[in-house]
Amino acid sequence: MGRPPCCDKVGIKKGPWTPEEDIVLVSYIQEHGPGNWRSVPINTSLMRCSKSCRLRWTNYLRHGIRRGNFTPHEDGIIVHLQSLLGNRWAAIASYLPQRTDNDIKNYWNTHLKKKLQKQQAIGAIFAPPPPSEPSIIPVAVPTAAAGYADCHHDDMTLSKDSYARPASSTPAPADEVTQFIGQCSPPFAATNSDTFSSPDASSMDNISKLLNGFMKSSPTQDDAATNIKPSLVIDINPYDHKSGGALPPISDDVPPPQQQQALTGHGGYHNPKLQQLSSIEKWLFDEAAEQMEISDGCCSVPSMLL
DNA sequence: AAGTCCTGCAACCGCACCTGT
DNA sequence: GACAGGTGCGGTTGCAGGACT
Repeated sequence: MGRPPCCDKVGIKKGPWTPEEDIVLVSYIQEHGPGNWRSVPINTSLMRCSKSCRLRWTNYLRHGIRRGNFTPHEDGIIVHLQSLLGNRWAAIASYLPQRTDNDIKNYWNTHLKKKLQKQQAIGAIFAPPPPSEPSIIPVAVPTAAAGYADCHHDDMTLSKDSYARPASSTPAPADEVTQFIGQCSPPFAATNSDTFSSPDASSMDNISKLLNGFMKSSPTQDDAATNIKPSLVIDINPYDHKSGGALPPISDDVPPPQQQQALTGHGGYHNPKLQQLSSIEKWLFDEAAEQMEISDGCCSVPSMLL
C-alpha cells in the first residue's frame, strides 16, 4: 500500500488565505499549540492541507514575525550569510529570529541579488572602489558605528569573492561563519523585551490587519470590530509572552527537536559542519541575549552604539 | 485614460530527512 | 533494518499592484 498524499487533491482549497481561515487557524493553534499539522485540517473547518496550514502559520501568523522594511543591518547579515552558507534560508533565518526563511528568500531574490549584481558591475568598472565611497551593500548601521565597522569592511571583500560561488555549491566552512560572527558580534538575536514588546506588534498587527479586513468584509460586524479585536487577538501566542528566555530562532514555539532542525537547516541534520554551526548559533544567541539591548525591533543596535 | 510591462510577495510543489512502529 | 507517516526546506509559480509607455 503506497503512501497517501499529504493532502487529498480533491476538496482541498488552494490560493490566498482568507481572514476567516486565518482566524480559524490562529484559534486552533492558540488552543493546541503549533505542530501536529496533520490534525489541523482534520480538527478544524479548514479545507487546507497540513502543509499549507504550517506554511501560513510559520510565514505569516506566527508570533514575533516582522515583515518588510529590512534594515541595512539585516541586509548585511543576509548578504554575508548567504555568501557563507549559500541558499540555506532556514539557517540564515535563524540569525534573524523575526524573519522567516521565505521572507528572506524573497527579499534576496527580489532585492539583494540585484543590488549585488549592480555592485559587481560597478566593481568591474571601478575596482577597487575607494574606501570612502558609500557601499551599495549597506552592511553596517547607518551611523557607521565603530562596532560594526570591523564587520563592514570584510563583508565587502569576502562577499565579493563569495558571490562568485554558486549558491548551490558547498557552503563555507563553519569556521568562516565563526569568523564572521566573531568580527561582527551583531545583535542577531532578539532580546526578551525586543521580542516580547514592540515586535509583538508585528504579529499582533498581522492579526489585527486580517481582523480588520475580516470585519470590513463582514457587513454585520461594522463597528463591533474594535470591540471584538482584543478578545480574539489577546494571546495569540501564549507560549512566549511570559517566558523569560530568548526567543528561539525561527521556531514555532515548539520543543527542541524542531528548533534543532531550524538551526541546522534543510538537509543538515547529520552534517558535521552544520552541527558545528548549530553550536555556534546557540552560543551566539546566548551571548546576544546577554549582551544586547533593544533598539528598533529586529536587529537591535548595541546600546553602546546608540 | 488605457494597455502593457515589471516587481514583489504569498503560496504551492516536490524532495529530503526525522521519528515512531 | 525496513517502512510509513509527518514535517521542514528550497525552488518555483501565479497573482496583485505599481510603474511605464
